[in-house]
Amino acid sequence: MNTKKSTYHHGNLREVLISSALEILKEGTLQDLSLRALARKAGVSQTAPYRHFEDKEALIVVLIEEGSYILQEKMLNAIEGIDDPVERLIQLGASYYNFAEAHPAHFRLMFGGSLECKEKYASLVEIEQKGYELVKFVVGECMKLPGAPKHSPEIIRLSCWSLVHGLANLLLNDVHNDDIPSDEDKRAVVSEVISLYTRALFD
Amino acid sequence: MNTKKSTYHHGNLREVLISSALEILKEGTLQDLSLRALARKAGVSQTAPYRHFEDKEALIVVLIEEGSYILQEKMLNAIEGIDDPVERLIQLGASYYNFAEAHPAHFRLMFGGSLECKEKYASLVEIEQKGYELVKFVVGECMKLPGAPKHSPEIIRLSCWSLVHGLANLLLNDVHNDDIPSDEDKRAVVSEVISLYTRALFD
DNA sequence: TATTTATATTGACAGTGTAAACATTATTCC
DNA sequence: GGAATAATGTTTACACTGTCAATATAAATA
Repeated sequence: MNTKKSTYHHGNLREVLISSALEILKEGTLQDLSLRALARKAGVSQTAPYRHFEDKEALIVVLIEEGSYILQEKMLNAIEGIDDPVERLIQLGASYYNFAEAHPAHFRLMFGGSLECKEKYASLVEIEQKGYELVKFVVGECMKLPGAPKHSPEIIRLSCWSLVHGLANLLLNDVHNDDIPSDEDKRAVVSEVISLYTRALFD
Repeated sequence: MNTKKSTYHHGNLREVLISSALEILKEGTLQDLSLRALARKAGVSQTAPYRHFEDKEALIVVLIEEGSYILQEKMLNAIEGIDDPVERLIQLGASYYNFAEAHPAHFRLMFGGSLECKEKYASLVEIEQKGYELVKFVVGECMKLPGAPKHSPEIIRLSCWSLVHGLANLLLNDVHNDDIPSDEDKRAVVSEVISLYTRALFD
């Protein structure tokens, strides 16, 4: 008769909160994200989220970790089976942008200075460093090539990362500009820019 | 006897609000900025700010405009008197980073997706486009050189901008990474990366 | 000086993060 | 199985936020 007791426990609240937070962040900023609103949407009391996240920031940290995992997987998939080091670097860069395009909310959280102090979250730092190992390897292989530039690997890695990171940021955030291509053309432009720079470096 | 009336009007509230907002944004995020706190700090009632800014976002827009002006001035100063097109482009890029380093709060507001819809503010769009004219000119002169790459000017401009923009973002936000140089070394690294890429493009 | 305009105040409302105390259901251990 | 414990949820409360409406004061202008 009384079926209410069956819903006293939501059963899936944590995941629902995470995914509907992401939903909101797709279109809005951190300012538009409210734990209370999430709770309402999930049909649960306003303090229920605190059983799953210590505070609002903890939810954001989870999303950032999630994004880091997705990015790493995308990068791994992108370079799989490619033997030419330079082509591999190009595809690595392209996958970085593709991630930003496919997961803009994650990307903004990860790199938009959402956290005052990232260092407080050791797991985060660890994940990100692990991802960067991939970059180190891929660039490292390129540096063994005869035509490699005579700069330190650190400099070259930072250069490559800056380029794709800058591209992703400019094409993602609504920078108003004639040179920003339309959505359909973005991937092609990214691809052109990346191979242009990469080949200029290593040939 | 009663000196209160002499302070009924603050006299300088608008400017004080702007500068103390900036103060807060230097260390914190938009979440840490509260109009009421600014009012308190200025010794004024909580709704006084609304005589100077329609809402919180309007204050942010003013800061973004301010930042755009500063950036443009820095870029102009940087290229003044330089005749070699490539060297001019290099200095333009360096000044972009220098701006980000010297005015991190402005930079984050300008490019951190602080506004849901930039297009709502025509003045903003106008200022930014005007700044980009400078980039168009400087890159354009480089494109006339014999060794210029055979890509469209749009692509080259976007490439150059992406590089310095990415550098600024990575070095500004607390990206945790071995390749991120210490504060003292940042300018040197930026300079090296920019000239590396630029010369690779135009020589 | 009288009137208009710019600037500030008080008070109110709805929304927020989050802490404390309490309630219900699930899980585990004897 | 039943009792103790842990996990999850609710209610209530507090201090804070953005912002509106009505009002007061001072400055500028006619």
